[in-house]
Amino acid sequence: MPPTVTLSASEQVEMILSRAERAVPEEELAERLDRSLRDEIPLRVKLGIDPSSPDLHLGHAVPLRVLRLFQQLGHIAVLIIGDFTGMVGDPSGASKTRPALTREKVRENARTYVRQARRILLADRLEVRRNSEWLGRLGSGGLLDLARRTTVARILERDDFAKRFAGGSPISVVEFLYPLLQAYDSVAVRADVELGGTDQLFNLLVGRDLQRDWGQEPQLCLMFGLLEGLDGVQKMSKSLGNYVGIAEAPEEMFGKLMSVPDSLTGKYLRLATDLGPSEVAEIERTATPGGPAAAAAKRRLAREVVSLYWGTAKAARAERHFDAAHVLHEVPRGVPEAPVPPEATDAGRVFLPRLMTDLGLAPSGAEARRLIEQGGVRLDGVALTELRVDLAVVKGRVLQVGRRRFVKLR
RNA sequence: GGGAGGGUACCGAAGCGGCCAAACGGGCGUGACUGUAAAUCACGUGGCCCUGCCUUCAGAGGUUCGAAUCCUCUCCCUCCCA
Repeated sequence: MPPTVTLSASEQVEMILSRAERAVPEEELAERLDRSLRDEIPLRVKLGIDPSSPDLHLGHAVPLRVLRLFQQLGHIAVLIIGDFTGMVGDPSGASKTRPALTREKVRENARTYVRQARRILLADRLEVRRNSEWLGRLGSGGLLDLARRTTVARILERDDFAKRFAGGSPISVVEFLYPLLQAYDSVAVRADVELGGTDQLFNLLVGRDLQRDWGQEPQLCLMFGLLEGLDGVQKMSKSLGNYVGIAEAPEEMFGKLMSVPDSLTGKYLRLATDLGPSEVAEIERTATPGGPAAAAAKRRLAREVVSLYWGTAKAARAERHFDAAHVLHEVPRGVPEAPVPPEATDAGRVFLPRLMTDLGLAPSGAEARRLIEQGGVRLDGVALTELRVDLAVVKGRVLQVGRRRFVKLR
C-alpha cells in the first residue's frame, strides 16, 4: 500500500513532533518510522476514545488529525472505542469518581463519535475496534492476572490519586483498574504507537509495561497538549461553551475562529491545521500581536480550518459572509421576514418593546427599552430613538437589533 | 449519632431592621474605536405601554409602622467529631 504523502523520514518526524507536547521515548520515533519504511511494515497507531461526550470539537481533533497524518504516511490507524472502559470511568485528572455510563449511552455516543471521526480519518488503513471485544471476555481470572501487574504504591504516585487519597475523598477500586484495562488494549491490538492527551501519560506508560509483560515491543507514546478554548484560558470543552465543533456550519466556524485570542493563533495553526511547522513559525514571526499581520494570520487560520472540514469553496463563502456581516456591517441576505403583530400596534403606531419581544429579538420589554436607549436598534441602518413609530414607517424595512439580529417586517 | 457554618440576581460574593431591585467581580448585552464576534474604554444587566407600579434574597409561618436582615418550623448544602 503506497503512502499518499511522500516525505523524508526526518520531515515526517518533524511534522509529528511539532504537534506533540511530549514523546516517550522521544528519540525512538525516527527509528520506528525508518524501520517501518525499510521493512515495509506499517505501524499500528492506537487512539483510544472515551465515549462520554458525543460531539467532537477542535480539541478532540488534535490527536485525530495526527492519526490521519500517520495514515497518509502509510500507517494503520486503530481507533479504539472505550465501550468497556467507559463503563468504568477514567480517573485521570478527576477530583472525584466519574459517573459510569450506561451501556446504551456508551453505544449511542460511540456511534456519533465514530461518524464524526470519519470526517477526519481516511477510510483506508482504518480499524475501528471496541474494547469490550477483549475486555468483556477477560473473566475474573484474566482480571486478576492484570491486577497483579502493578502495585498500589505505583498507582498512588499519580498526582490525581495522591491528592484524592490525601484529601480523604473516595477512590473506587474500579478506578485503580482503569489504567490497566486501557493499557491492555495496547496489548490486544499490538500497538506500535499510542496517541493521547498529556493527561494520559500514566495510562499510556502502563501500556508499555504490559506490552513488555506480554512479550511485545513497548509502544511509543505521543502526547498532545490541551487546546485552549475561545476564551483563551480554559481548555476547550462543550460544557464551557468555548468550543468550535467540527460539524458546525462553515460561517459559524469561521466567525468563532476569528474570535480566538491573538496569543493563541500560533497554537491553533499548529494543532488544528495541516500547515507545516516552518510555515507556522514564519506566520508567528511576522504576526506581531495587535498589528494587521495578526489579523491576517487569524484569517489564514479560519480559512485553513474551515477548508479542512468543508472544502475551500465553502470556506471562501464563509469568509465573504464574515466580511459582509462583521467588517462592512451589511444587512445579511436571507433575513427572516415577519409580519408586525397586531398586539404591538395601537392606532397606527407600533410599540417597539412589544414588537421586539413578540418577534424574539429581545427577551423582555425592559431589555428592549435598554437596547433602544443605547442606540442598539436600527431600522434600515438608522438608529431608532423613540419607543413608538408609525406602522407605515416600519413596514417593508429591516429591523436590526444589536449587531446580529435582523428581521424584515411585513 | 454529636457539634459548627451556610443557602442572596446567570455565576462567585457583599449586605445583617428603613437610604435595597440589593455593593463588588466575572459572565453577558449595547455603543465608541478597530484588524474580527480580538484588545481597550463607556454604559447597561428582575419584570411591567416605565417620571410610577409589581414580584424577588432556599420554603412556610411570625415579630414590627417597616424584614434579605430578628424569631419559629421545614427542606437542602459544607465542614469538624464519633
